[in-house]
Amino acid sequence: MAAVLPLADLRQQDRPGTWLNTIIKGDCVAALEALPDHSVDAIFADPPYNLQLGGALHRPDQSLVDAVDDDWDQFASFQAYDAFTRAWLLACRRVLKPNGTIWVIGSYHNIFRVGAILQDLNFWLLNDIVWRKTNPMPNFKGRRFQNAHETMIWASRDPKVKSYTFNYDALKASNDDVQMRSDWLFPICSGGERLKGEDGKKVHPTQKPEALLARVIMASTKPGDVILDPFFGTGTTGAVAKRLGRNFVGIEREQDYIEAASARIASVEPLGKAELTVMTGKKAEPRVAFNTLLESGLVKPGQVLTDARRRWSAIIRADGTLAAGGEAGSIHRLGAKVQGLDACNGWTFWHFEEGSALKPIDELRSVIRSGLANLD
Amino acid sequence: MAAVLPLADLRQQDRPGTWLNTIIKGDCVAALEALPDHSVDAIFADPPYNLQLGGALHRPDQSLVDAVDDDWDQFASFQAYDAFTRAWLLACRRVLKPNGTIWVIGSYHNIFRVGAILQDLNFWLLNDIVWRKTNPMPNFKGRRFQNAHETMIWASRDPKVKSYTFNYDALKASNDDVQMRSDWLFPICSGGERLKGEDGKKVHPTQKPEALLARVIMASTKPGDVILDPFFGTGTTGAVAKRLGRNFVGIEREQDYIEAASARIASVEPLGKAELTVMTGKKAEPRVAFNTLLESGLVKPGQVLTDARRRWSAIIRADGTLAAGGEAGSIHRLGAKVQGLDACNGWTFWHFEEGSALKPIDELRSVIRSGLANLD
DNA sequence: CCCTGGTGTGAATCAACGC
DNA sequence: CGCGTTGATTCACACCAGG
Repeated sequence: MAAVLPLADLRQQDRPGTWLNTIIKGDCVAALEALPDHSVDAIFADPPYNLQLGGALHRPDQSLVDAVDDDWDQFASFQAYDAFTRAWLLACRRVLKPNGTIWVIGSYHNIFRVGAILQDLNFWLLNDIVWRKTNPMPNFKGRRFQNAHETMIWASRDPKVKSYTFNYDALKASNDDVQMRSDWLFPICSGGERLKGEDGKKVHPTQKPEALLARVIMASTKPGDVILDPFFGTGTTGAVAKRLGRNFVGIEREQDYIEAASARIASVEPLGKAELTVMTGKKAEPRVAFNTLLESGLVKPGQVLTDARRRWSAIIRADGTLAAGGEAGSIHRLGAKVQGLDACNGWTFWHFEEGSALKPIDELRSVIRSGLANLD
Repeated sequence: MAAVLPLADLRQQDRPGTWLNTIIKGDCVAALEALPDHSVDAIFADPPYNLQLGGALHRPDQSLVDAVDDDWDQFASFQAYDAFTRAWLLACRRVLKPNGTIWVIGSYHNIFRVGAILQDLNFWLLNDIVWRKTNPMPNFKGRRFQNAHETMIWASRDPKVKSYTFNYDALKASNDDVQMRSDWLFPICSGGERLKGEDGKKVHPTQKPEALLARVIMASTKPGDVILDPFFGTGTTGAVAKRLGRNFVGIEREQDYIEAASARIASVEPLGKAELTVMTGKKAEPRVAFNTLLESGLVKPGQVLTDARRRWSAIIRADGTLAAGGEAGSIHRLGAKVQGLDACNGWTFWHFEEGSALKPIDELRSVIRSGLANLD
């Protein structure tokens, strides 16, 4: 069984870190407030959706909001939902690392309020993602379109911090080499994946499919990261996180859900390290300066470089710059200058001659990176 | 030319009804306030999105992206945008008939604020509709998911009034006899439909496709109804309304847009009564990417794939890439790499073991497709 | 006539590092 | 923190020129 941590125990901070891979039992906001600053890499939140059914709704002070149905109270209930949303999002913000991101899923009943509040709290929206359901519930009365999707918002904690995790190259490679779009297609959670009680009834009304969580986690976290789910339910986030070699923290109030989640996560077998390696692109590779090519003898002062069609040529100088037609500069600056552009990637623009073929000097960098060149 | 009605003329209410099928020139809220109570059946609104763009964006080939940086899309703050949104929505509310509905289209930049304000003003959300673009602009820097959709909210004026128009049966009949879903697939507006000036440049930066408006209008209005568009632009709403035998009212401030819209609408030929029964859209075979197999459990991380003769093998990783001999990549890239080729169709090259037989992974795609046959 | 290859472009909140 | 430098990065169509 995955460990369950009563909130009272968490508050005794004599054993920091013991909350990793546990389910904290208690109120969402109170539990969040007991966690340290900047302690999680990502958050996935599946907050309560439905205002009309008068499900238990708590104010930030944890008092219960009365269920209501007349006009005035309808307004009041939006207000209450907003206050509740602001409270848990604010608490999430503190717990999130500066370069962390948050996912929130919802339907048209609540997602617009969530999105606006995220913006108000200075989260920076990165995408809205549409989960298209292959098998949504039909609209029985024929008075609306079939509600066939839910919406997720992906946001970074801080507009200025650009270093959030996004495994772009892996997503693209897994998607037939085209970049991943904002509309995703998955079946709803059913069949063997759907947790059922002894009575055969579903344990949780809105259990999310593991495939959805898998894509979320693979896209926006790295192995070893910590993922927090403040509305843990039956622990889909925890189960997928464990399987994918991530750490989780869950917060949940209901004992039934905690027990189901705990048993479920315990039975998950994590994947091995090799299977979990995330594919990265050029950006992740160590930088190799043009000077290094020169110093290792892969190119030589006086050597001539050209573009792929031999329209322009330039000579390599001993200081690691290029010169052409009275102009000089870095491989990038000179490449831009000869073409009359603002910018240019000199590594792919400039070519050297090998036999009768022209090859981009970028290929010489891989020689350096592979360690075959003679460097001190 | 469709008639243009200066706002000052509209205010002289000696000739009621003369605003039907005209473009009112003037400020959106002021013009709305000059229209009578309960005078339109439906509203389609494409308000400014408040994009908040940073600096210039270049494509990988260094060409500049023609961004939406028009004055009308600039707002000082979320607060200013909210005030603007509240003002025009409130004005719309008065003009709408009690059983009327409103459509608002937007992106993640603004749609959450619009949705929350609609709820605050006591509109009743009926659906959120996702317009999936077949040909969206890519994400050039690889820092987010490709933003491949926009969102429309469909709401009724009054929660208690259930008699709004929804042509459920016509939609279903036009959709291969299954009910219309909340996710719609259309190309962006381009080619001959896109209005161009004498300079060959697009007249309006955000012209919407007629197919989108056609489905909106066919779904939620009846022939002879009045449809208002408070941000008329180049008049897509008016053109489609006229073609479909509905009346329109447009509100627009910019003279250039008014002139283009006016000429455009004048050239529209209304359909006869018989043709006003709905048109059907095409269904494409869904593309199934490798990660779909993984996410659906048809293949698993750690599983080994080989070519048909077992000369090469590779291991499936959790991120949807293959790895072999220190190399990794998509099924296509790695297939090419192990064979020393430039390209390879990974779907037919890589095989999995079933019993003692090897089968191409392409066969697994048909399993997926058979469950998705009714999808766009 | 068709086919191919090159070019242009669309509501975009689109980088990271070192000094 | 600001600023300059390095150098990574795109998908589906429409249209046109040329064979």
